Amino acid sequence: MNPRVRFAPSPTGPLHIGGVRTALYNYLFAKKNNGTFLLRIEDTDQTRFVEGAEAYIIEAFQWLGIPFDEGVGIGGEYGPYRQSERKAMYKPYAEQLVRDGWAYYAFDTPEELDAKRKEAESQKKTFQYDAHTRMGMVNSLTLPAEEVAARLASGNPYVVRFKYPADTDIHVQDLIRGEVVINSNLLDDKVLYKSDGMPTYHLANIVDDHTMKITHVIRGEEWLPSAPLHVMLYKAFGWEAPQFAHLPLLLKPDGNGKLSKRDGDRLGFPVFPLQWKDPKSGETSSGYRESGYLPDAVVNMLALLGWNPGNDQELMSMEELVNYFSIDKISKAGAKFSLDKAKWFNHEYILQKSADELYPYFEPILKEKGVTADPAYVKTVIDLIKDRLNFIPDFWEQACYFFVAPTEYDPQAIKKRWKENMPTYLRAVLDILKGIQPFDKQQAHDAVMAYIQDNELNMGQVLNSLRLAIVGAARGPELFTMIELIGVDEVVKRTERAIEVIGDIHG
RNA sequence: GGCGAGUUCGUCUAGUUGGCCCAGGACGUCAGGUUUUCAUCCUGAAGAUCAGGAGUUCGAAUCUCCUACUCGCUACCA
Repeated sequence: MNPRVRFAPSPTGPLHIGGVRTALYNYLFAKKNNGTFLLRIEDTDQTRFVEGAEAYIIEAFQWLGIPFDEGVGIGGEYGPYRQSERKAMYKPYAEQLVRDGWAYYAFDTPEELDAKRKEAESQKKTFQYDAHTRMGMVNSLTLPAEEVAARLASGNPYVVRFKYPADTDIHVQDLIRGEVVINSNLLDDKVLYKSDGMPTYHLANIVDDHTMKITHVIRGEEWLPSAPLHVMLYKAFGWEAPQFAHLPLLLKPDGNGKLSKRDGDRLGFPVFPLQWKDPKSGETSSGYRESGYLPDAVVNMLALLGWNPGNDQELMSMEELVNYFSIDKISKAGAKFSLDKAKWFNHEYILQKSADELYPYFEPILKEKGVTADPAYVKTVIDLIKDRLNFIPDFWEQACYFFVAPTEYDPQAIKKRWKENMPTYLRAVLDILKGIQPFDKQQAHDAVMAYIQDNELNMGQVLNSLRLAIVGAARGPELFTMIELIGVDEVVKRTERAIEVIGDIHG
């Protein structure tokens, strides 16, 4: 049977990068095994719903190039894929569990439970709604049947809680961690069905995974503690459980905690794929896309945070990732996000791309700077400077002088290169350049070198001063290639201006 | 507090059936080289007594036990 996997986020805000990795692993697993990858939106908590979050999630995966086969926004034969739209189907399942003795109605109010917890806390104990305490609570186990029926009929708010069998070892088989065993006595009777008529994650998750024929549940490690509940639920329903794989967490670069939104802001890298503006607070969080990361670089980097292909290869296309992917190469320990490594990945991907592929990324930058330039010219520039870019926005800093004349000159470079009589020498060089009609790079190079040699000048100083005049700093590609691209007329203008600004230095 | 999971260079990791590992690769760092400059690129170096301890064994990063630390969960949130 071909596997069916899902990514099931809650639309409570922007998609965290850890969630992106979870989705990616699901996707890779599905593609590798000719399976199906679907998107389910788990919006059972109405109080945490955030406007725009679902659209954000879909857009993020579009940008990343991780397509779903089924689900919200696509459709499919197991829909609807939004839990809020499946609301009606959960209640019968909850009632079935009650009928079968796997669950019970509980009428305790949140306030009462809160009081219990506080009371226990004051005695340095913890209150848990479980096999030891449930007979002392207000529920269908302790109330007479008629009263339960009456309460239900009168609309008395209730929840449905799972009733763990006493003292039973529950075995969870995990594809990454092996067998995890826990005794039911330690577990609390989780709420499956809330008083607002919505299922909790646990119920909805199991019902949906089953009805959507999910074969493998690949999710974050934070779900491991509730996995025993889930296997018990499958057992209670008499359903075959899917295979579980609990992924290691993505950690913050410093310290050990889970990577959070604040860490990104604090350490200067995005935690979200796309920029996100919180509709309530108006607060904006940066995204990989807006920070100038390439989507395939992000995917590649994320894939390697907690998994490896079993060889030394690190740069992999999506196709290669799919090809190499295997759950048993996923590591157990959490991985710290590294900005340096992310930077390197992005750099490598920029290098890999052709000027044609890169052009659409840079075109908006030029537009923003008010530059109009021939695309062919821009692409030539891209080829010339792309090996010095880490992120898309670096483009302007590294290539601006191909489009606009410098207005300032790096003082350090002036000090080092711009020596006595430089205006005279530069004007002589300009004359040589002007004399070559039509301009020829090699010819210009040879002629200028000859001039320098004949007059016993310092090559580094003359050439770098010319570079300084053209670029405004001591950097950039090969000098004569730049002159050819920018044009002799412009070079003359820039050099005259540099001479005017910097002047002659004596002594 | 309870329960669970994890622990190899600063970071990501290789190491899955104990010997070829006094632990390999990558990022980062440092030093050279290439370059008229910067970047790229190339070469090299430093960097983990495999969390600690005890045991099993001729032999352990790899098996067992104990300890420590870190993280996760402990809601009518997912």
